[in-house]
Amino acid sequence: MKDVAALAKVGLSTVSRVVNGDNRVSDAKTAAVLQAIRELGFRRNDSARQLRVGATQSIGLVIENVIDPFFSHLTHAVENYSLERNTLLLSASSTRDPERTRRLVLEFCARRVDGLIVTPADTEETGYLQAEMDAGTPMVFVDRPPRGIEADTVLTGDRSGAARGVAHLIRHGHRRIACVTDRGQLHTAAQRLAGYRDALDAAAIRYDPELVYSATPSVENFRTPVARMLALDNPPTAVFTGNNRSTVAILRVMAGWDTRPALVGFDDFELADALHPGVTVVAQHPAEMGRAAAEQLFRRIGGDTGPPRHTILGTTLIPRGSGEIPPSRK
Amino acid sequence: MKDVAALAKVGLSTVSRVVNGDNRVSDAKTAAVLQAIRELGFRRNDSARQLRVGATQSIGLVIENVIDPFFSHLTHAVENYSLERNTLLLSASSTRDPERTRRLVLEFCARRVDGLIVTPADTEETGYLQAEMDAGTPMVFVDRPPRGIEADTVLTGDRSGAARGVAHLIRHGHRRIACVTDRGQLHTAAQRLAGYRDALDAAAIRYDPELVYSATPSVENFRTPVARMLALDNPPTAVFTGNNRSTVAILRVMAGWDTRPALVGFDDFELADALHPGVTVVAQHPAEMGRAAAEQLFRRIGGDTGPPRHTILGTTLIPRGSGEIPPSRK
DNA sequence: TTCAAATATGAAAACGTTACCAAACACAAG
DNA sequence: CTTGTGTTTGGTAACGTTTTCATATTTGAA
Repeated sequence: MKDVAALAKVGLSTVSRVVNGDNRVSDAKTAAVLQAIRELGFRRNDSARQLRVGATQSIGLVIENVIDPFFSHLTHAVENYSLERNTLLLSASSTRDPERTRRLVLEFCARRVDGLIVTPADTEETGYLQAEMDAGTPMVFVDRPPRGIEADTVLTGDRSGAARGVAHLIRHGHRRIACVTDRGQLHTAAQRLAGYRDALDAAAIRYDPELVYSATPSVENFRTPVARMLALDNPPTAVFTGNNRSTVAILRVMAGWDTRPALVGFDDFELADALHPGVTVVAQHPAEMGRAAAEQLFRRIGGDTGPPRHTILGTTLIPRGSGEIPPSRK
Repeated sequence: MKDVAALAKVGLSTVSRVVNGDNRVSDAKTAAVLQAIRELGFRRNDSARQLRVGATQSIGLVIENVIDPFFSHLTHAVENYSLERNTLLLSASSTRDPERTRRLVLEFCARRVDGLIVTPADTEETGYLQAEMDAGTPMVFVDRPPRGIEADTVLTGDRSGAARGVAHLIRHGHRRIACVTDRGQLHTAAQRLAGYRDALDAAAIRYDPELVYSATPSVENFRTPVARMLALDNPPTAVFTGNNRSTVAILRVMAGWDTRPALVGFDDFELADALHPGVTVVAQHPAEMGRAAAEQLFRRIGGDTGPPRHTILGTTLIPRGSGEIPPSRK
């Protein structure tokens, strides 16, 4: 910029004005500056600008993992929203590692992002989050609330959604319904399990712990426990799964079985409709969640200092066949 | 930092030294500084630091769309690699919009990212890319080469991979094989179509343009053309699809059909194995591509000025059933 | 003691911008 | 011919760091 000023034989301020489209600069000088800029191939250094101006025009997004379609849809929505706001997105996957989460959040804050959208790792020690918020970085939490912190959240109606899914199975005649979820420490898993129990209670069905299994979803983790469940004297005739990873894992476990229990999964996934039978799901709306979180964050960045706002997004039950299978004859 | 220096009654430089772990500062002062830092809740402003030091410790990633699993896997690999290098990732989806791509690249460069990994939009005017590279931002292109620019690329062996997929169908007795791909302008689509022809040629099968259809993949776009193809006098007994979006769309189109042609898809996707029959694919390795691209980019950032390097990653044929269906009886 | 070498320290310049301020100039009105 | 008002201008001080350099201060022989 100095060079441009020199070449165009004008003051530094004039160059700055031209670059910023300030119109009160004579046509002659504007032309000279533009010429010099072209000649030198000058491009303004935005990070220097931001240092001076005090806003980085960037926000951070810490999710669990981009490769999970739930989070990639959420990410895309945040991306779009912030792009409209001329803000760039620093994003990263925590991969459920609390240490990595912490590191990412801290690094984002050190770079002075204008705000942060975070899916907190479940086991997390959250003190540092509070500290960074106090230091002035607005944060909104998405999918899961942070432990012991009062802050903006955008969550799915996990409990009621799960209850609706299970009620759907009950409505189709099931009384023995298994529940397979992600690790119990996970807030969403716990909520959905609670919803499962709500539905049972509402139908006066006894809760049977033998029908419940929680673990990090994978075919290996689920195979034996699920097989064991279905070999019980009084086996479940239906299964409710607590998230898309669990649903997919269960589908793999049951691949090739001749007779399958009814299935309702929490969270939709691609090709759920193309399977046989199609998989009935309680769909979340990740894109809407992302957008809602971004909206709230920008509200905060814009200076809103109102009380924490908790947004809960509803779910949509999508019957596709697997949830409408009746209980097999005794 | 100034405040810390004042409170600790030391010079600015001393604070800086302590913050950076420079060991040649007395224990007494170190303690005082640390104390002041704690008291004031000071955190270094990394973007200011970077302005001074001259490297932003961040790279940009412009992909087509995060919600495409191919790209989300790629993204995750880049994320991991750059995190190891203590570098943050600015990422964004171009959504195939050349104008958006351009804007993103330019904005990343304006922020002086240390480097850029780009999936160029297919119809793109690429002059600005060259300009930014000349201005000193290293770039590596992934999945597709940029039009008319000599630069590092990391691509899949599209042509040979497609040929292998089609050869697989031929080996199972098919002679009438349809090819359904993404828009022809798309580099990868064109390459894969070429691979399809290679395989036909190798088997001395006449290329029949009636069996080829290209369009942006969607159920609506594919339904009629595919139905028409299969209603030909001499219909295809097998279909080769050019990418995961196309494969999924075709699966939806054919959902519920009583008799289905054999199918081999380019690019793997979740649940391909859980369908009936499982979908045979020529799998790409998006994570490896991401990693390779990141490696090459960091090599450049590290100062490597060697000639452009072109990495081509192989594909893996995964037979799952759909590709092994024999031609239906005449 | 004395001197050289090593070590600790702080002042000030730099990184590339923007923003404030005052100076210079033009022009119209009195 | 003043005076006032408005427009362009450039100088300079920030923004929050790091780094260079020169100046203490200490240390360890001689």
